[in-house]
Amino acid sequence: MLSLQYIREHEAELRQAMANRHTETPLDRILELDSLRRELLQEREALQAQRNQLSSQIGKADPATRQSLIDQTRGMSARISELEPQVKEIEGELDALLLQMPNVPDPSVVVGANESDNLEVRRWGTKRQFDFTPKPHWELGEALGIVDFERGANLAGSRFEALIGDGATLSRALANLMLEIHLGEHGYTEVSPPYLVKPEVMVGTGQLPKFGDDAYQIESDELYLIPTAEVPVTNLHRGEILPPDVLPIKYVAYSACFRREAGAAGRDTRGLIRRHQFHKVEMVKFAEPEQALDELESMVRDAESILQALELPYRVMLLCTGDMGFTSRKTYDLEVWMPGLDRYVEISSCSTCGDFQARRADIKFRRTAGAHAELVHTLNGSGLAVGRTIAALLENYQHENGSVEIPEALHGAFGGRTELAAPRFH
RNA sequence: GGAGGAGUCGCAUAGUGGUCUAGUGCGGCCGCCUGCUAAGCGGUUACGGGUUAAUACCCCGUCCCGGGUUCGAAUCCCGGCUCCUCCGCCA
Repeated sequence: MLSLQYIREHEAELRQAMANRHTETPLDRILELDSLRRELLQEREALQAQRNQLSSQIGKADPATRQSLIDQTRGMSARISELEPQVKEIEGELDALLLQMPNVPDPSVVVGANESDNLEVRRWGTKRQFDFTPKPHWELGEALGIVDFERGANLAGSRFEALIGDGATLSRALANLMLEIHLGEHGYTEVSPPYLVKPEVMVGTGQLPKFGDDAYQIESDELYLIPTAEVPVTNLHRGEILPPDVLPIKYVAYSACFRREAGAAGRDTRGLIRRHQFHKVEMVKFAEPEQALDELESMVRDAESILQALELPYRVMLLCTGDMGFTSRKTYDLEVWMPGLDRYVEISSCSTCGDFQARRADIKFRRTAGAHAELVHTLNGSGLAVGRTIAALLENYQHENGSVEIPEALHGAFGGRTELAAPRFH
């Protein structure tokens, strides 16, 4: 969420930013309500000040003046309680509208309308040359019997799969490899968070109120299934003021993620690319404002190191203003090469949200003991999406006969085996 | 799920309708003093909003959250949340 003061003082700049995002926003109404609110506040607070003044005299007043004081304050209270619901209503509408305003892009972000204007920053690895037509991962996974789409759908409906045998092992081994690299080499602290969270937690990171349809909700308990570990981990410090010298804080969390994929009908209907449930290793950072952009760069490198460890070719994209997420100030996507699909597929998205989420979730820090509390900057990025990594491995490591090599970094997890095996029965 | 108890300034506590402008101790910060080290002295100590050039002054609000009673609520009433103890259930 943006601060009202910022909105008030940077109207022109903000209009440009929203135009760059290609988003309609309730900016006019917000400005209107803001000045109305301040008008009412001034009247109300003046009355409250008077009332407090007189009220404090009542206790020690003699009976005669006492009654006249009570009569005077009674009139003030009456007017105050007229103004109160008006202020409350305006603030209610204002808050609701503020929650609809997306973040302002960082000046370093390229202006563009959509995906096609994203900027390729760099590439890594060489695409393998195949002397046969590489198959898509779902064919490979199904043929091996390690990814079972049909039985998954029987259990939970479309877009749910069951991993069997080496498929399940691969998923676990990948998560473990990712965690070990981020913990051992990049200095993150591991978190295992709740998968169900309260609505206000979803508001904190920006999933609610605007994108409620995308999340699974447990109505009987007013809880939401997390669409990413970003939600519980960023909210881990909600309502806190972090002491000096602890930033940057770097967390990594492995979790299941749940998304309804409302509005995604017909897109990526086959395979492991777009699922209702998937696993992801997520990085979350809390940083001082001046550190945030540098921390974003290093987070992207941290995500890249996983693809490098697995020897998967990829490219790094800087998202343009029109393609960035609601909460983001600046976003890099990592896109892995999928030879079976013959295209690059997003496998990680790393963003700095500036103080946008911190304001919603009320997360602050002090630079030094006794200094004023300031909002932290929050960052998050996948490191990586496990399901999509499985898909990328299957496609990149396949042989013509449908067998699939295990990347060297994972040999240990498979007892030294170098090729994925079919389960005994499938 | 049932019964009971508790939530006050970073921490520990005091406060049970007006003198609370929330006291005290510890911690933190600033300064002084003592030529070292556990010391001593003085000051200071939150957040949001309004106003403002101001992160200065002033004003409003905040004693878990939300309602209510009252001229006036940390204090009384109602609802919720969280934690603790015991019982039940359970991986």
